[in-house]
Amino acid sequence: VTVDLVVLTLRDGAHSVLLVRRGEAPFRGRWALPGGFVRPDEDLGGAAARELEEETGLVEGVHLEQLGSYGAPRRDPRMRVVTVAYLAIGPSLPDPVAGGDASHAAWVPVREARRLAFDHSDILRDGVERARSKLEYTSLAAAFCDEPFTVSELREVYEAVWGVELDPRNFHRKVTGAVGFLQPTGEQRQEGRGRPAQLFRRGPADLLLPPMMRGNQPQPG
Amino acid sequence: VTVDLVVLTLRDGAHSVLLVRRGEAPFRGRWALPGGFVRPDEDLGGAAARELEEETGLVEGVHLEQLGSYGAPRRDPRMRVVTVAYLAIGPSLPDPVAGGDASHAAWVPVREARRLAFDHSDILRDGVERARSKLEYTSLAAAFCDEPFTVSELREVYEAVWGVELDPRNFHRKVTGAVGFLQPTGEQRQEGRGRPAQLFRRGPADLLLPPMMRGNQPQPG
DNA sequence: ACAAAAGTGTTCCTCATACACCCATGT
DNA sequence: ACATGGGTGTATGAGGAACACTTTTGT
Repeated sequence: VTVDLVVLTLRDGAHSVLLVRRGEAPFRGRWALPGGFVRPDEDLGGAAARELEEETGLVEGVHLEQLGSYGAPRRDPRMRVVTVAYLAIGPSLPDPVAGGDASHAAWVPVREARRLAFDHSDILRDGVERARSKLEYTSLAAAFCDEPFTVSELREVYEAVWGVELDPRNFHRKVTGAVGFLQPTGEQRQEGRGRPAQLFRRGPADLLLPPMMRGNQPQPG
Repeated sequence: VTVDLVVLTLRDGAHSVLLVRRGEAPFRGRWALPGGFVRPDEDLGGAAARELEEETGLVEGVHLEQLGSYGAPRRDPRMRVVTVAYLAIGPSLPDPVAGGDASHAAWVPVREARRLAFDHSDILRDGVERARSKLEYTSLAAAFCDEPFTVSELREVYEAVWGVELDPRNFHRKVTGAVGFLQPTGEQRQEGRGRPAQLFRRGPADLLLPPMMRGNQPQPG
């Protein structure tokens, strides 16, 4: 039994995933999701947190949830392996460090992450879809932002992950009006030209009510 | 690696789950979810479907989806076992047949299913919550009904699973107005007194748009 | 006639959408 | 002055909540 990680973040405004380049057969030279075996004394979530820390150096403040299990009999040609996939979401994370059987690790824009090793393309697709869904009705978008953040930064998360454009004015009114969603810090931040933006932190609410509307735009990726 | 099943249905109007009485230690005499080991040549979903067929005799027409994995190191005191839980939902299913290491199997109302063996209470809670969530925005409720069914029967699914009362008139308008959700058969059925009800089958749509509202119920007084 | 269940019409209100408009700052 | 991004006001329409009302059956 292994755990594999779909680690999502925003890098230079692009919805990106952490991938490792395989240094060994099978799938040598192909991109893969980071992961590893569950140790005998570990919980599944604990194994996922350990792998996340090994790859990124961070665990605190990173959202981590179970995504699903993948156990087709020959998904790994070497042996029968059932993997439990986890979805991790954090603010712009530091450049990754190579480790384990990975010859290299990098942030890759989701739309460019193609033809991964094993069934990792399926797992990535499911993870991205989970993230897109949860933006609608939870406060997950704030997990992509360093605190404190502006309303515009939060809107850019939705626009990058969903691949759509949202009306800045209606977006502002909606997120500031949802009770418990945002907590104003009272401070402001200047972003080049224009009026300074108010700064916020995550509020106590986990759910966004009413949910954010996702248009019918086609999804790249 | 095992699979465990949360099989939900409606029995006499009660939201019920299929449980087996354990005949062996550990947890001898306690209720547990049905399940078993994944065979070497099986997919995870295939193992779940096989277990479902062994316990209920049915697979066709039963909704089956992966729920999540549970792998705490000592969840089974005998050995390290990671289980992949599946959620199954079907119309009023036949009385179950004992099999495997189960001394007895029965349909138990969800609210009476307490203190299950292993971590099965957690798994059941997650499965029930998954079913409740998916009623909101998918056509999953129809999986609880034998076809063809009436709008009232469909409404009783929501009321039993959610434990609320819904306005029959607004419910009727909503489900018949959602495109692709219900297909009228043109036939009618008499239910004792009252005007006969039109009969429907599931439509091609998997999603219910806009979703059914579960939140603010009419407050008494 | 009456009760009961199915189904329709109507009113009120919340909220998504679109967009006009004002605010605060850098160049 | 003007461009740019932050933020508010307002009109319109879709749809949820509540409920009066009609339709169709059994007793």
